[in-house]
Amino acid sequence: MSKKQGSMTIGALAKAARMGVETIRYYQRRGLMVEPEKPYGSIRHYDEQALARLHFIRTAQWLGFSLDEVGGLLTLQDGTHCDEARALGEHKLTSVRQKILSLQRIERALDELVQECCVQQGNVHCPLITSLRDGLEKFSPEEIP
Amino acid sequence: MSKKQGSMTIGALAKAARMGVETIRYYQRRGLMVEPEKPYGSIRHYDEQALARLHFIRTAQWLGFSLDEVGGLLTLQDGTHCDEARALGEHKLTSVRQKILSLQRIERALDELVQECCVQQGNVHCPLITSLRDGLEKFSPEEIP
DNA sequence: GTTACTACCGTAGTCAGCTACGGAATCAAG
DNA sequence: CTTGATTCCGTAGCTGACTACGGTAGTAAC
Repeated sequence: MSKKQGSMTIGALAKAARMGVETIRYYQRRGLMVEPEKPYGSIRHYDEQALARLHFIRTAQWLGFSLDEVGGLLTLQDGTHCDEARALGEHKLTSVRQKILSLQRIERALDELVQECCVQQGNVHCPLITSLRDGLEKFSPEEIP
Repeated sequence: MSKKQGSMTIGALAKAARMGVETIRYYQRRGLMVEPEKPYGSIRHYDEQALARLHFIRTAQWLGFSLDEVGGLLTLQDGTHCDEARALGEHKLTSVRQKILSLQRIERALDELVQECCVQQGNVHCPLITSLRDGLEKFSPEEIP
């Protein structure tokens, strides 16, 4: 977008990725980001790959992946064995699909509750609250991951 | 659904709600559950209302509400704040739907990559790795609140 | 009435994911 | 060359949602 061809300080990188410097350093400690080599008596520099990696981490995280899982996804990027990468990809695909199904169930439940709320507005008994109180057994609240 | 007419120990309550005693005590400290009075030199007893409240908390949690948000919902429990409750529900619904959309995007991407991998297995360059590295921009890290 | 289990209660630990602190080194502006 | 911001690095603290510990008091079974 702007000028940053392969040379940002960690502060500039943090600004570009809209996150704190400390967060990046934390990811380095976690092994999610590689610390680039530090020139003799100088400062580390970061490139667009580092920025892309931060984007990836943030997105995967928002989608509900833990940092450990993100690390797994990132090995797809760095790994050299196609079979391993594919296996990891398939495993992730399965868990993504499970998450989608679970979220869709939640979506339907919430949607119904909100709809009822809209219909019965002005009523003394709020159907959303009532359903929550009665346990909402129709929509298996057993799974709280 | 057995015998519990207005008199359970905290252990029985925990068993009925399928959660740990410590969790209930934690909710009491958080102000989500009221500690019933303790008879002189005796033990606290819990009724069905307490069980219903635990169901409420668990269900709301399943729907993605934090314990603080659950506390907010509980203050609306008298059923006279339908509008507020609906607003909270709609807000959650929006964020759940955003998550579903993003997960579906990542599902398609992962699926494509894994497919390519299966086709070209045995190759030196893993297409999954390559595509994932180059395809990071597909994900939109801007929408992370 | 002795033994074994709960309840009570405060405090402390856990885990994830940051966020802040503090002091030395380095860079950038004037 | 001085001033002031950044970087570097280790370590410590914080939030959310539990989970465990340890000692005492009450309860239940035999």
